[in-house]
Amino acid sequence: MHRICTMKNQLNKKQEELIERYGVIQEQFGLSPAAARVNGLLTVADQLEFTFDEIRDVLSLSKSATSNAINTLLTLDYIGYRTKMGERKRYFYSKLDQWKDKMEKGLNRYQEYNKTMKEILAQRTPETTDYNNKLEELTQFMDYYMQEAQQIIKNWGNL
Amino acid sequence: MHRICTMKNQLNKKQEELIERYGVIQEQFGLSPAAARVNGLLTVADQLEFTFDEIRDVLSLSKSATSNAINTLLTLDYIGYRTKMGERKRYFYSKLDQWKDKMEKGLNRYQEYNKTMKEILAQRTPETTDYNNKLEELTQFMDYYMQEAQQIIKNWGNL
DNA sequence: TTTTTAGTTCTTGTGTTAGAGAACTAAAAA
DNA sequence: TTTTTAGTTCTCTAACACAAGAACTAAAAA
Repeated sequence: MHRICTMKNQLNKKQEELIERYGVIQEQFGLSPAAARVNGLLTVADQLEFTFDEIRDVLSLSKSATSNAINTLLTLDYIGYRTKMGERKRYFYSKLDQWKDKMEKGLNRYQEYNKTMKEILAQRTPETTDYNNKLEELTQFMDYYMQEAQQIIKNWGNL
Repeated sequence: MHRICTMKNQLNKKQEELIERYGVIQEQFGLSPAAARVNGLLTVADQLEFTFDEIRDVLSLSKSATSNAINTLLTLDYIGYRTKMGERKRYFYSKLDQWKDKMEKGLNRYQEYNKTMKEILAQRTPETTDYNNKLEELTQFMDYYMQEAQQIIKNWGNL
């Protein structure tokens, strides 16, 4: 059974450009180039669900690159997939929701940062008053910011 | 003129551990291992100012590693230096302030992200209503978050 | 003038990452 | 039973980042 070329999942120039731009941004957030492009494709394309091989074809990636990219994105919960009755293949889609979740988790990283800053402050000589005060102000600012930011996120939806 | 060992800038165990921990966190924020340790040293040590060679000695870094680390940190404005009358060497210190600045600049990265998201939304087919609505909610959430976060930062100091 | 100081820049080695391609696997179809 | 599908895993290579050490430089000291 050979495949008929349907041009179904063809992208236009603008979409290609947006996938690249989105990809670059995502790389800066720590994704590999391939993972960033896959995520871009699933975000930009009009087609909402892509199979493994469609992703491969459209982005010209090797099987291993595709496999690894998909699994990273699944682990990070950036994408999900569903299956269809009587088919084995998976249909991958972008998870646009739970951005709020990710933002909240992002804040937790600062929590850890601040924990270390407080420990640094705690063990310092009391002699460097000026410096210590600045350090203390910083830790307080971070506590304040994280608390307020959490509130901001919670408020969204019911304002 | 040979150098007498003064043990002046010796660190205790706790300080060493904190420099390493702080360093790891900073690496996650994109610094090279050496730059992260230098920044850690200048943050943790009781001694507030270190010369090039003191940094080298305490952290056992090569000249090139030290030089590159210092210059990255200067460029990023994580550290500064001053000089003393009649001396050529520079005394480096941690810039603890302008954290607010950095936070604000951090928000700008999301601004760019969101700009791209809006462009993605703008060029999408109107057919995928559900998806488009989610995407729109996301861009609105990000606008809202950034605005509020900016406000939070501005409010600090005069509450 | 020569030497020392305070670095910077260049060269080289090492380790890590990303991804291609091939080999492999497990389930379903033929 | 053999083949196809839908991937995963392994091997290998190219590219790159980090840092050591040597060579270099410009200003100050001797």
